[in-house]
Amino acid sequence: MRISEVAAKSGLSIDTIRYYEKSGLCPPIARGRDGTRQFTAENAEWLTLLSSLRDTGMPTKDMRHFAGLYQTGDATIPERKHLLLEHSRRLEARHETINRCKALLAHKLARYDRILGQSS
Amino acid sequence: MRISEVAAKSGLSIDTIRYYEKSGLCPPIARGRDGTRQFTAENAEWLTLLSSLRDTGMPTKDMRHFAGLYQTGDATIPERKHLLLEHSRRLEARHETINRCKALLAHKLARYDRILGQSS
DNA sequence: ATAGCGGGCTGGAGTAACTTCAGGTCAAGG
DNA sequence: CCTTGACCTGAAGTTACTCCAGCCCGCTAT
Repeated sequence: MRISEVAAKSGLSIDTIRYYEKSGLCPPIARGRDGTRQFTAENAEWLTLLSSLRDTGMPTKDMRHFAGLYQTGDATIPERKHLLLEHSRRLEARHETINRCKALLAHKLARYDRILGQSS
Repeated sequence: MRISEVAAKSGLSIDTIRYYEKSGLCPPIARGRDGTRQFTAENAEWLTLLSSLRDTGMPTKDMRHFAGLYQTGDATIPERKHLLLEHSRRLEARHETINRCKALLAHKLARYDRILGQSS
């Protein structure tokens, strides 16, 4: 698969994918004889997961750690599982944060409406 | 109110508060004769709102714009209302992103469990 | 066959939003 | 009087990208 296809699939930008490879967040990608990256389906799936983790706020050092475990092999699955469970908990926290913000916005918007109502 | 109190209240770090003042994200804070910042209750409330908006992913240029409107006065309330409504929609999108990620994590975790179950 | 595309490559500079640091002021306590 | 703690400033450092200049390669229209 070409880099542009993986970008479309994963939601990461082409530059970000190259950056991720350079900084060890994904395994080194095989190259064609012209130097272009040839992504396997597994590569693409991995980057899609990273994209999702990033978008939901996983710190990159965790991502880096996770990537290291992934490249080490199946023996690290218990630890990877632990990391993903931890992230699930972070998702709950984010969910809470969003709800609190929603409530705050509702409060502010109500106040704005009161002010606008008064002046008209 | 002292900066440390506002930091505790708002959830922003002391450094971030100073940075926000310097870059115009909050109105200039009054100073005591020793040069320390003396926050009003309104200042503190504003920073708390900014903290919440930041934590839920409002781009800082929007925050800057919003801050400009705030400092201009009540005439800008309709536009501020519009910005907050827009942010509400972004919150929904984030909510979706989190849910998609949850589903993905559940999928990965199930796969890990299958692998671990097999090998035991 | 050659000129112009489109897509990919690299190394390096630029950016956003903080964060950390060095060095200094001031008020209060022992 | 000296230290401690909270605060100040300007500047440098960090993270995670993002953009850019300059180059290669294969394709296709002339």
